[in-house]
Amino acid sequence: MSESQLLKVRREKLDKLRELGVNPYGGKFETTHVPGVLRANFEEEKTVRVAGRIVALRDMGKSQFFDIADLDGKIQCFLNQKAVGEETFEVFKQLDIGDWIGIEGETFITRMGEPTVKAVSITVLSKSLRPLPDKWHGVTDPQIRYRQRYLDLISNERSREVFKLRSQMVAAMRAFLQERGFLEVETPMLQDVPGGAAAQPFQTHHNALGMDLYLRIAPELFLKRLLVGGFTKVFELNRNFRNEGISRRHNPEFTMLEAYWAYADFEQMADLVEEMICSLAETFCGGLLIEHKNEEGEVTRTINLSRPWKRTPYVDLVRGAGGDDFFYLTPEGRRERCAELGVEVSPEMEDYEVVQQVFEKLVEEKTFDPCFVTHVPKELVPLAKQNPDNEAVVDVYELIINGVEISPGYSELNDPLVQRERLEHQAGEETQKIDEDFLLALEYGMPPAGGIGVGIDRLIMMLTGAESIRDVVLFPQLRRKEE
RNA sequence: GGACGGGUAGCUCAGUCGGUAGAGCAGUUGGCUUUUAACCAAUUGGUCCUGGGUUCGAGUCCCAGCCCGUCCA
Repeated sequence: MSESQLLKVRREKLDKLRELGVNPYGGKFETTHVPGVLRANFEEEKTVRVAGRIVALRDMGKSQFFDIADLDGKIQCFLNQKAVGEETFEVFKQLDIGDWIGIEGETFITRMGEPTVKAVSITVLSKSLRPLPDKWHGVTDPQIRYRQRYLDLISNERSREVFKLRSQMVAAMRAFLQERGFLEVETPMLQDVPGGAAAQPFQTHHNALGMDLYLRIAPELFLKRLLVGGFTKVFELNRNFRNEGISRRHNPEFTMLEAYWAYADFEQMADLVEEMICSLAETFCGGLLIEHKNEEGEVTRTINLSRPWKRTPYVDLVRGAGGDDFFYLTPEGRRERCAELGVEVSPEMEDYEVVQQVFEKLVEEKTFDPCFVTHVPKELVPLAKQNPDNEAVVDVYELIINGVEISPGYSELNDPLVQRERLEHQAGEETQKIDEDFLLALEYGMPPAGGIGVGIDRLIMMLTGAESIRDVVLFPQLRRKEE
């Protein structure tokens, strides 16, 4: 049947409900239970009121079985023509899969052992005018899954699980930090100078002020101002925006946790992150072995989060991939080695970028169990303290899990003169803008501090086994749909 | 930007060598008072992504384009 015919049938049922004196878009309905919990903690012979969307309908003539569900689960309901009377039965006949209804009834267990609510009365809460996706396969078309996420949530159990887990994990991270005395703050998303990272910003304009503004690419420089102001443990967990490519691992708006801890250093921050992620895994993933599965349910990758996590200097990892003599080669020699190893480098790259390319292709992308990469070249990280024993590297970690960087952590640079110098002498293709107000703040004195960023979307991907960032972001950015 | 894969009913998908456009689900009608991917019988439903081309004949082959996905840059 064509779509228009399907819609017509539902409109006719809508009209019929009104003829029967039923408001198809009812209001308040008090419930005693939610479907999933009622089913999980089932007791017989109780009078209950539950509400949900009809997701399955088994018509046996005078007896009707149907499932009502919401995000958290479903419960079977039973309706008998004789028991509810002709009028209610006639109303029920106008209902379809997709409609929201409230049920008052008594609980019992069927011959087949299914916990069920025997309806005494039904209340129509919302008539659905469109057919739902395939009841067994759900929606698979990525266009529909992302543009009409509600259909994905209604019809795909896995999608419901992932987004519930995400919400619970984010709440748990907030609680984890709050328990340790960190205060959550909100700093500007509209910034005059987009700082704290090297990335293309989105530009916008404030009419009343007559000035261009940028959506933030990171909250870092504002959180550090708060350290200057006396916040000693502070975090922000919210959106950043980067005007760059979209891919399996990139959405233009993404969620970042940043936390700063005065008087700490990057190693304490590594401990903190390690503990936080492990506690998430133990609470929500049943332990420290994270299994990623394909559509057939076969395990395709197992990530072992057992502690302690490896901590290895950057140069050791690069040497392991590029050869023991890698750092004794001339810069030209390193480029030749890259060619031998199949690592593509462009002629414009600085030497440290060539090295970084080896790191990204041969180390990062192949590291799945957690590894804190330490002693990173200072050129890559302009906002971190230099190592006291080796001025060429900074006191930071970059945490790699699942082949991607999940979290950086720094001993934050708090020397205003060195900070200015480092920002003004950045090299390479990715440079940060200089925020003079931030440098001014540093001149008033920022306590030494450890800082971290945690890419929440990638962390959720790692913990849930999602293949694409679009599977952990409710409404990922898509091209405008042309009509 | 390049390579590869995909686009067929509301949804999930088949479609052989180029020869009348198919199934399951959903819908409709009938049957059935404890079913559960309910079942049984019947039935409706198509811009085969778009535009060209080859051909007696194109969902299928060729060309161009659009959209989606993955990988690469």
